[in-house]
Amino acid sequence: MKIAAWNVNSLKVRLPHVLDWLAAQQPDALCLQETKTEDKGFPFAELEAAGYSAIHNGQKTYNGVAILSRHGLEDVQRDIPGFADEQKRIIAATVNGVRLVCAYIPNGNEVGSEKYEYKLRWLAALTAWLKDEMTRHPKLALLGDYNIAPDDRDVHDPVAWKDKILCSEAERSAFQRLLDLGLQDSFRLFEQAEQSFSWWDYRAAGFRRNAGLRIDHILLSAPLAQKCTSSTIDKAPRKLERPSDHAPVFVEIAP
DNA sequence: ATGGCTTGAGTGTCAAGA
Repeated sequence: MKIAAWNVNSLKVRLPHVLDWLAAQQPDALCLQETKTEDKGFPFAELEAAGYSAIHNGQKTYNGVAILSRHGLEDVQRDIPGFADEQKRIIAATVNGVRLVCAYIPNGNEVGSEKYEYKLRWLAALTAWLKDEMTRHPKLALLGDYNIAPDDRDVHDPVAWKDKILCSEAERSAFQRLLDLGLQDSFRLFEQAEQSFSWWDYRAAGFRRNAGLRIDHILLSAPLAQKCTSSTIDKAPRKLERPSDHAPVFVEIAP
């Protein structure tokens, strides 16, 4: 089973890239973040024609998450239960017996800001919910844009980014608390090239200079991690005209 | 120190991203 996550930074703009990537990579499921549209603007028909059913938790202009699947989607859940939130950042469903939780974790803007406090509250609510969710679904994957670089290895310039947003101690501790639930960072199950990143700033030629961060992750519960055979960041779509600033990431899980 | 670029909204220019 091949499962993937991609922050597309507007699905309307990026639909051609998504369709090309689905055709090339043939994932069983793809989790999208930042669709930036309401359901009425979501390209259900085009995805269906490509062989994918889809569920969406959308909103106008900002955020918006979706899961695409070639094998149907069961037990659909939108948002974090019991956490009051206007922003559409979570959608979950079961595909082939695997619970997929698609997350667009808040950016946080600046350490100490109101948005930063929201990010930390949001992460605490996510963690509490997942603890419960994992008892119901032992085979669980948390995929998406975490807006956290877990380690200095995941940062092109750790000195410049020290204690900055995406790299602060509190954010990294929140990431660790997700791992403490029994989730594993699939990317670090395997030997990886140094300076591997999943996001590069549009500005100042970030991609050309590989001035990036690894902030898009696929965390796997133990039964999935044991069967995981690869975890990959696909930089190819970042090289296209009008790319998303994020690359898709994917894992392969043996039967 | 700041902005660099992209998107959506909406038609002038700003918020938000990371």
